[in-house]
Amino acid sequence: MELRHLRYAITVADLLSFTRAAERLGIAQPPLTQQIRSLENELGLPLFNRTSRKVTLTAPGQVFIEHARRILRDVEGMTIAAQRSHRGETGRLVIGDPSSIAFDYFPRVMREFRKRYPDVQVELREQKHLALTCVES
Amino acid sequence: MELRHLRYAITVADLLSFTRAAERLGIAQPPLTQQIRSLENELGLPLFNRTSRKVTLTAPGQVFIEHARRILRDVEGMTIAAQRSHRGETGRLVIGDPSSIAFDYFPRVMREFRKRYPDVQVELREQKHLALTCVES
DNA sequence: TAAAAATACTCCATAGGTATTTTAT
DNA sequence: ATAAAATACCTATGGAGTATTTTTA
Repeated sequence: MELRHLRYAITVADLLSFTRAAERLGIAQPPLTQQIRSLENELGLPLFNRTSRKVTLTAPGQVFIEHARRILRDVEGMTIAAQRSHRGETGRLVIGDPSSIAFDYFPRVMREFRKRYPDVQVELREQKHLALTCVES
Repeated sequence: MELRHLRYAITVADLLSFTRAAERLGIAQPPLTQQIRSLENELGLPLFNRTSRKVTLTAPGQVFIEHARRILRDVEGMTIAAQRSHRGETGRLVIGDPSSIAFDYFPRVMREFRKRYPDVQVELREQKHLALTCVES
């Protein structure tokens, strides 16, 4: 099973039509039919009832589609979370030399940093980490 | 992005080796490298640090892999849920003609059914659903 | 009989394989 | 010197297209 199968099945479920779903997906109708069928074969169950006049979801099809929608949202969330991490908007910042806090403008710098990167966990520690730590709420 | 990319990245993260991951996946090492690279290109970030002696996860790589593991579990859960529905182990049973409960063995049949299919929601209703309902806890 | 899905093919994009080179220890 | 990843190139599976038939409302 691939995400393609979930995307295709969801589109068919949204439009209740293979022809219109294929059009929205930018592919032809026969390959869509084929992909849905191979998905149904892999699952060992029918997702859709098709009678040439209307397409409906089967009971297991409804269960499948509900899960599939959430999974696609989670894939999107995963991508966004990884990209936020890459931009340094999440994660940890460990300041190993706390002498830097001796500078009198440190609190101001710190406050600005915490404002700009509220999801970065900041930690101050001296050698062998016995120092004070400052972890975001 | 396809589930293949998640499966491949997770295997590399588990073994911290492209060569061994490819072996476990039953493919050759170069196509594995290629799939990971195309995934990294799509995300716009590196998932792994590779120096020819050791492979490690980047920070966004760790975030990605944690999400990916959960997503693959959810895909498995989706399959199982759909198959349970197909076997009639979940869903709803509506008994439209409550005259059947007049049979004196009905309670025994009901009890046995509820025992065998504890996740099926049973509903008794007469015409225009004004009747007593009996929904599983 | 007129829509929409299913068949029966054909084609090609790309996943995967093979051979080799590069790199870091 | 060597083990592992990267590069270059080739192969072939299967995703997608086209043409047509089948179905049922």
